[in-house]
Amino acid sequence: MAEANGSAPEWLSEEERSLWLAMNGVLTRLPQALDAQLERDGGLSYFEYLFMAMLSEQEHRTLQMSELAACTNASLSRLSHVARRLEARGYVRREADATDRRCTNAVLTEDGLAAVVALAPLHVAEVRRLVFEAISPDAVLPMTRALEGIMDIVDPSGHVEPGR
Amino acid sequence: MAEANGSAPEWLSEEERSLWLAMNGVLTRLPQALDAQLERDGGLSYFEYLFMAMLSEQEHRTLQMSELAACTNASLSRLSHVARRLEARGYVRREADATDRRCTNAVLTEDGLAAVVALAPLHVAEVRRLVFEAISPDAVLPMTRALEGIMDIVDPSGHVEPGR
DNA sequence: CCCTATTGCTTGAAATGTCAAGTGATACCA
DNA sequence: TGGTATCACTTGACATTTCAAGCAATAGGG
Repeated sequence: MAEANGSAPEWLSEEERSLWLAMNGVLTRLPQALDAQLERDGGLSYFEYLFMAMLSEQEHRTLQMSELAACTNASLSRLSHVARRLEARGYVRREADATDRRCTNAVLTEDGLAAVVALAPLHVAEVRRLVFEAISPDAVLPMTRALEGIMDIVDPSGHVEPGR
Repeated sequence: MAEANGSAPEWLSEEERSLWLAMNGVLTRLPQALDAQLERDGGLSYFEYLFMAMLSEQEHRTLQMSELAACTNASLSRLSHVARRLEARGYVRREADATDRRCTNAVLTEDGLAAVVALAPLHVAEVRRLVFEAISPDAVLPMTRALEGIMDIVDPSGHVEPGR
């Protein structure tokens, strides 16, 4: 149906199946755990935090919506809704770009920055506790390569880290 | 605040940061990619497929809702909504357990089984293409250990594979 | 220049997931 | 045996995400 029978077997091997099950668990449970901590300590979802954290790393705490979409792996639509909510809370401001008025820039306000600064250490601690605690130092590099390899196939247009 | 300054540094190392970024990407993009294939080829979401696939592996294509919740990493509430939708499509049937009438058993119908059987090879091929293509054989075991380690911390009550 | 196409984003409606409360059924203890 | 507690879900309201249109600004021909 979908594959020839030589190079790719029909089902997964025992080891692959274990990996796949564990991956499934992480895929659904890890985001929930991160959400829970940020919600508890700062009243933000993980995605809202990520949105603001990305802005906080920029020179002028500013990014174009589409750049933000690229580095948070989100759709423009989702971003737009979240931006509206964060704007209502005073954490973010949006302004039309001066040189191309189609573009919208999202800017982190003082309040927004304060929220990120307060939350960041707690968040990092949680990431450490949940993720890096479980990964031995010499497994970090192979695992990074594997995950980046997955991203290359899932989204061939490529990872974007926001430029400074 | 959350940590002493000796054993756990405040921020992530360069390597850790790369891993974390890649992980973020996978966490949001991989489920979308799996959804897309299953939606396209069978009109099912990944979660709906998982729901039915778990049932299809059981002796009588039957599992109690709470067992299903454990092995799909979902809340009972979410499961209940999905079960209702799948029931409406004729893929699943629910019946009260004979010995403990609090419990509900979900049963995969003939139609449901047919859908899973039709979709499974395509799904496996996609998992192979997206995931295992990127993981070298000798990275499988360390990666499995890492992901299971994450699960142990995120959800200490533990992974459940449905018993045969 | 003008006219169409494309880009970059926003919006509202529909689908989906989460949370809190509710409903029977069973267990436990006096 | 009666009364409460707990369990195993289900339900409905709410929040979020996605999807399909829509809109204004710019780019690119002719």
